[in-house]
Amino acid sequence: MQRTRSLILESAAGIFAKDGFNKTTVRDIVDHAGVNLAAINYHFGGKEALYREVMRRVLQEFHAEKFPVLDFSSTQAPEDAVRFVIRSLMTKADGRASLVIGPSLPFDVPRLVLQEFMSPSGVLDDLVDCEVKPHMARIGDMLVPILGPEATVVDKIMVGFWLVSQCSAPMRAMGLLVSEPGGALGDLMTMTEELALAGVKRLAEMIAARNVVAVA
Amino acid sequence: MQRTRSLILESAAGIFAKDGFNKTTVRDIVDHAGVNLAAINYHFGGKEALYREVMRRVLQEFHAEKFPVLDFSSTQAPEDAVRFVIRSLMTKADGRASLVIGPSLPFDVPRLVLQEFMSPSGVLDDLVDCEVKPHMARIGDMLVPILGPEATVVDKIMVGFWLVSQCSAPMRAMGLLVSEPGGALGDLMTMTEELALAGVKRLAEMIAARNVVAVA
DNA sequence: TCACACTTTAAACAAGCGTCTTAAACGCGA
DNA sequence: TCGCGTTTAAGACGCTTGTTTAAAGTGTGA
Repeated sequence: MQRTRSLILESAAGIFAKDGFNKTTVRDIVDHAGVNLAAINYHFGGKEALYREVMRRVLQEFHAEKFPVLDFSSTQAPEDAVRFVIRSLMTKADGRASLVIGPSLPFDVPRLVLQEFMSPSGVLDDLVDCEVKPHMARIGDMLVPILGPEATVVDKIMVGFWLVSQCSAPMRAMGLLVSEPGGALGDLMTMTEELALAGVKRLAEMIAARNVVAVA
Repeated sequence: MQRTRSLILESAAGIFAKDGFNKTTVRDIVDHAGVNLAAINYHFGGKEALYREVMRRVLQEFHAEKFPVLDFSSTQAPEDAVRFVIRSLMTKADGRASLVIGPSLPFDVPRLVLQEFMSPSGVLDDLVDCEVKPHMARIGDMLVPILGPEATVVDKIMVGFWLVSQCSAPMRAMGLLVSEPGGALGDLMTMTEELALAGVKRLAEMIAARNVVAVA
């Protein structure tokens, strides 16, 4: 049976996203999954190998389900591309705004990425080039209508990272500010969309200006 | 003697900023400080109490040295307020761009704040209201020329958090992108200034629009 | 010089961690 | 039924963690 394996993967994805690699214990994972302690080593070979497998599947699944082939260059306003990306990163399948993606994607993708981003475990260092960067570049690809055709692949990767971080920061700040009187802050997702859009537009200007200088 | 105490504080500030509270070990701190293991418990009562003391001093010193009473409302362009804040957060005393603040402030303030921000240790939860928020609000105060007089204290706190996070994200991304061909990315600090400025301006528009609706 | 408080030291402690071992059960195709 | 891959169970291993202990060292005022 592969049932134990699946239970471990699902449990691990949630807990790694919540606590990060180092803080998470294998006993947390197996307790939450309701399986035996030794199962992790039997199926994956260890905590580190499990983490790699979780990240690999998360990025793959996220890539396939959230970002099918979308082209914003002709049919819609360029600004919608940014709004779509932000909304995809912050919306659960049930419609509630959250960093936790819905049931078919029980993986808190931005949080997993950001956990690794803020305090690198070192486990994924050899996967960054082949797994992480392409997904970030793909996010950047959707923004070409705004960034302009001169945007390099590095520009796209960076804007991808930047957008993911834009999604996480306000969610964390929210937790600190809800206790503040008058701290509703309105629609946080809309606010994030607008801030991200403003940044991407400014970035586009800088890319254009850079190329003008380079040509001159 | 207070010498051991000082050595521990300085060492701890650097290592907490680099690795965060949980990842840091007391043995790392005492080894780097060149003092005995038991000194932390003797002088501070434990790792947690040391962390609180470090954060308290960091915010206090940072507040006093980096942000004296500055008023950008009349003498300079409003945009300079944002650029000044970003530059203060990213510049060492020796002029090199870094998250590590210089000798008189050997504390990597944004990184310390962001470490706590991204993976809360829970140690500082009771200090957020009296220690962290006021400093963030003070950053927001300097941006009133842009945000407008309608900006609430919550707006100011949030823009403070947001600006700090803006400084950290690109520094982390930098480490992942330097290996990329053509990944120099130009002047990262200038880029961050511009992205932050674009966001703050957009935020000002939204605050203004919010108040128009409220009046109507 | 003595007494006393403060400081530093090396060693040990209990707890938690990832991993591994051994044993016994379970499920299912041949 | 047999055999084999899978799962559970319980425990122990070596290691690292924060903390504690008890002894030794240090400086200072009487």
